[in-house]
Amino acid sequence: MPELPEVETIKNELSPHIIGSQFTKLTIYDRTLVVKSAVEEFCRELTGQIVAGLQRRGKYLIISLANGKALIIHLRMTGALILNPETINKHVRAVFQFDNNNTMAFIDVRRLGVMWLATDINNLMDKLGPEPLGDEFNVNTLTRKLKGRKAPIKAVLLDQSIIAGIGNMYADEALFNASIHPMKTAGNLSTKDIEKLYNAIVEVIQTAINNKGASVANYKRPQGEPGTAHNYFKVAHLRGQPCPVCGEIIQRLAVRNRGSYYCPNCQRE
DNA sequence: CTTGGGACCTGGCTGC
DNA sequence: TGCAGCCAGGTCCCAA
Repeated sequence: MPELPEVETIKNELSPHIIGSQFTKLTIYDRTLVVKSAVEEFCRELTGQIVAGLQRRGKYLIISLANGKALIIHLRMTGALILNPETINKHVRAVFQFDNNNTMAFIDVRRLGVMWLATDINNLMDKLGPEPLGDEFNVNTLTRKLKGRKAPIKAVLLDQSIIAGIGNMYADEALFNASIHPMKTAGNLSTKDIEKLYNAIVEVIQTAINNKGASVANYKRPQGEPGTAHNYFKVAHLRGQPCPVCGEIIQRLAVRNRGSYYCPNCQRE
């Protein structure tokens, strides 16, 4: 599932193949993929535009165009951007063709991903919290964001307006590394807890980027390879396995209808 | 404003 | 073999 490290990897690996290229043709197989404008208008506006650069903000991929507009892509659960796919199967929702003979397919089994053309990306960016690896995110900002919150810390970590880019897998990993129970009330975390959580978030996200993302479910990099970050997971999706620290059996708990994996011994409520 | 529940979407897996 | 039901989870929408 593309969270921050996966989208960052996709951005990095897509960039050399499409920056400076012109969109020559768009084929939309699934019209619900395009939001905020009609498909025809979207295609008309994007065709002929040149890719100026790629950025990532939270889990959004931003393909900025030479005319100042931007193609915003969110891959949600199962979306992937694959360069020069061998076949066009039923899960391909759109194909972009470039003037350098590259094609890029938007493949998405569960069809939850979206994309749109934005004139002004500031509206979107302002809704998102700080980047976990950015200068604005530190122990003080995290402390301020958690203060007074009555929701479980797991739910708060998934709120993109608190911190941008953390999803279910990395929230579980960060809470495990910080020895914090997912149901613990966010506003009740001690100063020490918040310090541990801050360090855990930064470490978990950076490690996952270094490993090119985690290939659970459908995540693939643009050239089709998997990432390796899941090989280093300690609790995420590991129900029934022994905790790597204490050997206790890892359990699953639903927090806001999201599977939360944790060690009942290392992460006391 | 915060919180929490449901909806959306499809396919893999489990159990009867 | 069929089939019901759970599980995967990012975001939006709505109600309290």
